[in-house]
Amino acid sequence: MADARHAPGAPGPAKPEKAPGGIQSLDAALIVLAAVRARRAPVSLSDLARDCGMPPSKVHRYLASFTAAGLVAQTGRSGKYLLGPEAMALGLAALARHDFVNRAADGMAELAAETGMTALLSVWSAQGAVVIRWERAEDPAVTSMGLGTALPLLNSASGRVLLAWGPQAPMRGSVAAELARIARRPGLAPDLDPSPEGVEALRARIRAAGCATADGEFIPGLVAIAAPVLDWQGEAQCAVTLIGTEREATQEGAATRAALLRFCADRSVTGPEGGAEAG
Amino acid sequence: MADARHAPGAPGPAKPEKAPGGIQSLDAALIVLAAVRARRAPVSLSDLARDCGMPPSKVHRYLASFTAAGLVAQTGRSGKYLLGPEAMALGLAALARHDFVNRAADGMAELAAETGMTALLSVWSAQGAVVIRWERAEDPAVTSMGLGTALPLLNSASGRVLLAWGPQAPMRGSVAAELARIARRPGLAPDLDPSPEGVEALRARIRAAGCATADGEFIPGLVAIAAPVLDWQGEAQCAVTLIGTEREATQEGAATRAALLRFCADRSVTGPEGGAEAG
DNA sequence: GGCTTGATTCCGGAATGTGCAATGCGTTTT
DNA sequence: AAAACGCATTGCACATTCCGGAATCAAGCC
Repeated sequence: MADARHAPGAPGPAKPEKAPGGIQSLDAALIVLAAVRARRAPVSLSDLARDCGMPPSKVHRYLASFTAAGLVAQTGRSGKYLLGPEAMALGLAALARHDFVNRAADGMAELAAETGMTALLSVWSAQGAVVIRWERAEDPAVTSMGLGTALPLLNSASGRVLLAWGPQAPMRGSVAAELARIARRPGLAPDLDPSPEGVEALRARIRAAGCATADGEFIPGLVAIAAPVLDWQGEAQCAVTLIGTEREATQEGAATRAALLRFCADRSVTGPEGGAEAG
Repeated sequence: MADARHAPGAPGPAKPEKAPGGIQSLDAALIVLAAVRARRAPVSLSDLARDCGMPPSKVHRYLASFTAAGLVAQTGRSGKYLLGPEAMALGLAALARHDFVNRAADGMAELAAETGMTALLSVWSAQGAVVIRWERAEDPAVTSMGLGTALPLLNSASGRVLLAWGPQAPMRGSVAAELARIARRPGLAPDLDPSPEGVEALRARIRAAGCATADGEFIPGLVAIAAPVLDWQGEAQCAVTLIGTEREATQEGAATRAALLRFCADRSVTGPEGGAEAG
C-alpha cells in the first residue's frame, strides 16, 4: 500500500522502502530513523509521526528502542528527538573503512604546514560536502566553519569538486535544491548559469581544470582551491581543500595549487580522466 | 561498550539490550547493526550470527532490511556484509548538527552543584582561552572573572588544556607573546621552561595527565582543574574548568577530578579507536 | 564429478507488533 | 489561581508478523 500523506510544508521525503525477505517492522523503523535524520533540528513526536505517516504511538515505540541503543536521543525536557551519539559512532566507523579518507587525512597536517593554508577534507553525503577533517593554519582565516559543516555543492570549492567527480545520480536532488536557491541570488555563483545545462557546463569546466576554486563567492574575503581524490573508477572518494586569504595561491602555476594537485594525485588510483594536462 | 571479539562457539552475547516500551525485533536488529559496526572487515553471515547469538536466518532477514535501506551493503559476490553508504550519511548528519560547546554548557550547572566548585567553559580564540559560560558555586571564590574574560594559555588551567589539545599552528603567535612575558616573570609558571621546547614538554605532560591544574599560580589562593571536550579528530572543542579553594580537589584520585574527567569524556566523541583493538 | 560450505527461502506455530483509548505532566489561557 | 489544552507516554485485545529449523540453491574444493 502506498500511503504517502505528508503535512504541507514539512520536508517529508517519500521513502518507498521495501525489503524483499526483510522485516517489515524494521523497514518501518528505518523510515522513522531517516525522518529523524531528515530534520535539521530536534523534532517532536507528533511532527515525526506526521512525517512518517504513522500513528504517534508506533513511532514512539520505535524511538524508545532507538534511544535505548543510543542512535537517537531526546533533548532535556522538551522531549524532542534528535540523532544520538551512536549515530556518530556509526558514521565514524564507516569513515574508518574508507582507505582513501584515511590516506588523505594522514598527510593533511603536512599539507597545511607546507602551504600555510587551512586544509579541509570533505566527503559527499545527502547534506552536501561534509567536512570530516580540518587542519588549521597559523592564520585560521575561516570562522564559521568546523568539523561536520555541510558545504554547498554549487558554490563552494569543495562541493564543486565532489559535484564534478562524484556520483551524479544521488546528487540530483541536492543540485536541484541549490539551483533554486542560486536562481534567487545569482551573486552566489556568478560563473554558473542556474540551469541543468549550466551545471553540466560547470562540471565540464571543473573536470577540465582538474580542480575547483572559489574566490570569495562562498565566503567573502576568502579564497579556496579544492581537488579530488579519485578511486579506480575515476570517481571522487573525497575532496581536499585549501583555504586562505591570498588570491594568488589559487592561480594556475601557483606553488600551493601544484602542491594540492600533487597531494591528491598521490592518493588517487587514477588520474583526472579526460583532463589531459600536459606536464 | 567494550566488546571486541567473541571466541568461536562461545555464546557470550554480552549485549543485553532492552528497551522499556520498545520493539523487541528492533532491539535485536540494532544488535546486528552494532555487530556489523564492530567488525572492521566485511563479515560473513554465519560469523555475524555467531557474534549476535542468533540463528543465521534471523540475521539474514535483518540484513535484508538494512541493505534495502543502505545502512549495510555486501561485497560483490562473496556475500560478506559491511556498513553501507547510508551509515556514513547518517553519522555525518549527526556530526554536522552536534554542538560540543552547547552540550557541555548544558550540564555545567549540574557539575557545579555536584562538585561544589565554580565551573567555567572556555574556547580558544586569538586572545587566548575565552570564558563563554560561568556557573558559580555557593562559595563565591572567584571574583575578577566573568564572561568574555581571556585567560592566558601558559599559566591558567583552562588555557593549558586548550594549549595541549587545541590547534597548534594558530596558537604559535599567542604562545610566543606569553613566553616573552613569562620569561620576565618566571614566578607565573614555575613548572615551565620558558622556551619553545619547554612549551612542547608542557603539552606532553598535560596530554599524558588528561587534564591540567593550576594551584594558585594564576590567581593566588585559588586552585583550578581543567579538562578538554574532544571532537573525533582529537582536538579540543572547549575546556571545562573547576575553580575552588581547596587544593585537595585537584589531586589525583579526588572525586572532583574524577567527576570533571567523566563529564568531559561523556561529552567527547572518540574515534573508532575508542578502546577497540588495533590492527 | 561429487562433496562440503555457506547464503537464501519455505512453512507452521505462537510470540509479537499494532491501533485505539486512557493517563499523567507541563504549559498556557481565562 | 484554576482550568483547559496539547503532548508524550502507556494498557489492552486482536491479528498480523516474526522466529526457528529444515529444505534449496550456488559456489568452492578435493
